[in-house]
Amino acid sequence: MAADVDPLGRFLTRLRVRDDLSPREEQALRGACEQVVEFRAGHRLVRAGTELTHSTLVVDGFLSRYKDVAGGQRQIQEIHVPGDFADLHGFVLKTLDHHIGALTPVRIALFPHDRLRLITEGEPHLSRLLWFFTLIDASIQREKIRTVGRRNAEPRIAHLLCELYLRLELVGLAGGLRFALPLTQADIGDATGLTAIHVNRMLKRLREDGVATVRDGEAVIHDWPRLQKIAEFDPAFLYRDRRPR
Amino acid sequence: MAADVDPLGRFLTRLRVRDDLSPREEQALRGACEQVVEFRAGHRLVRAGTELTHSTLVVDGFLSRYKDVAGGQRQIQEIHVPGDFADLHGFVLKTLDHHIGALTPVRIALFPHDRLRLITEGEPHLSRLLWFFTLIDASIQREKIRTVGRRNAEPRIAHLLCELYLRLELVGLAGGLRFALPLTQADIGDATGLTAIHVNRMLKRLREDGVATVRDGEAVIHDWPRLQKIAEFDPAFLYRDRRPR
DNA sequence: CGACTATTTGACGCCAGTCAACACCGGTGG
DNA sequence: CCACCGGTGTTGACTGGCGTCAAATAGTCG
Repeated sequence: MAADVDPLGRFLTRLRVRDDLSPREEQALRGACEQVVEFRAGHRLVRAGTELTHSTLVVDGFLSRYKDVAGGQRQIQEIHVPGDFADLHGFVLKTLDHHIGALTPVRIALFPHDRLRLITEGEPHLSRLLWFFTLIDASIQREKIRTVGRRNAEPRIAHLLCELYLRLELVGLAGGLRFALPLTQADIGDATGLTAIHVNRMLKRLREDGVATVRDGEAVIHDWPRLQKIAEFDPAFLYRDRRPR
Repeated sequence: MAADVDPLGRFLTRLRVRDDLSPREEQALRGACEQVVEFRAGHRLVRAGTELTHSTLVVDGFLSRYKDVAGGQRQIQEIHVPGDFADLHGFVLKTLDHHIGALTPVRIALFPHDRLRLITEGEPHLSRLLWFFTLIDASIQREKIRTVGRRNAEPRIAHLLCELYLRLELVGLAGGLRFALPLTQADIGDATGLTAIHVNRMLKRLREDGVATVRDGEAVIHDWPRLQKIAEFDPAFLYRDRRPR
């Protein structure tokens, strides 16, 4: 984790892919960031139900939104990568219905809610953009409902790989059909509604079929068209188009 | 469907459960409603990817957000009941990644996006409330990820019954542990990621166990504690608490 | 009455969960 | 230095939940 990068850089990149941002709006955003802190892998940043005072932008590392299920299982609802606001919705909701945890060592930037509130009072266009990003998360989560509800194990994992590749590529963390994927097979299982053992079986199949290899914290996609076809992947749900918002 | 009710009444009820609304804000909302129209069951109101010009408030009947899956299946991501905005997120996203269809005959109120935009320019508190309701939908959808990803057929259906009961109760359409549920078993399957046949088996089990009966378009809950326990249902995700927003 | 949809039930097969065993690794402590 | 350990990955055997196929019934609409 390089400490010298602009903590807001990747978020601004994601933002400018979708719309213009005036210098004043960028200043308003930067002024809303209070500090940057780090946590170790496994740390739970937000516990469901607790009162929130700030929102969390991922600078480096992976976070996850997850819920517990009876029997000790967990279900990851969304994996957050650098440039994502992990709990911007917490600004509006005040408490969360799910936990937020660090899947890897992370560096995060904190945005106090009172400063975000000032943005909603004085910057309507920037406010709509913040709203927009909470809705992208919702869209990613809807796509997960479809995948988990109606697809088998192999397409679920293939879909996760497609999704993470495009999201990471947007912020410069993936390219050449490979990216760092520092997740255990248990993590991937939690994200796809499968057991770690079955994730292992499916990764083996994808590897032996020459589609993709996930190993040693790295994902390599050998055959993107086939991976996309297995996943039945349509990137429309990522809303990467540019327009006035 | 009684034609004489206030089309915005149920939405205002849901809103005032969560926060105060000034008379000026109520007027701004009412002024943003253009017209009320009806559609028959099965009609697709919004096709994924088309440019949107207005948002849809459910006045009467049930809508659904859904996506198609290869092989002719569909996955319902959320069922919308009277008082819900079915595509308020479309105001910010401009197009949708999913379809919106009528599960029953419906009456809906249309809110042109240019009028909603005026609200975001001049009414920050009301804007945050609109944002809030798009996030409640996101929360309902997250809870579905957990249920579909990690729970078996019976708890999935039990959870749907718990969720719909509380949401309908809030707008006066459920009470005494019963409510109109004009869905086919195929619809329930699409909403829970199951086949209609297996829905039938599970409904039979719930009925014979004295937990709940779903029949002839009506749901009757015989044993709420047991249904809630089967569903592992925690209503926190509905954000029914009142506070300044 | 015929066509269609929705519901119900039984038989069968497969995908994925469960249980178990083993290999590998980095860290820890005797 | 090596034994030990917990976490992770890998594989095989078995089981069960749910999908698929099939067929019968009932209700509705034309």
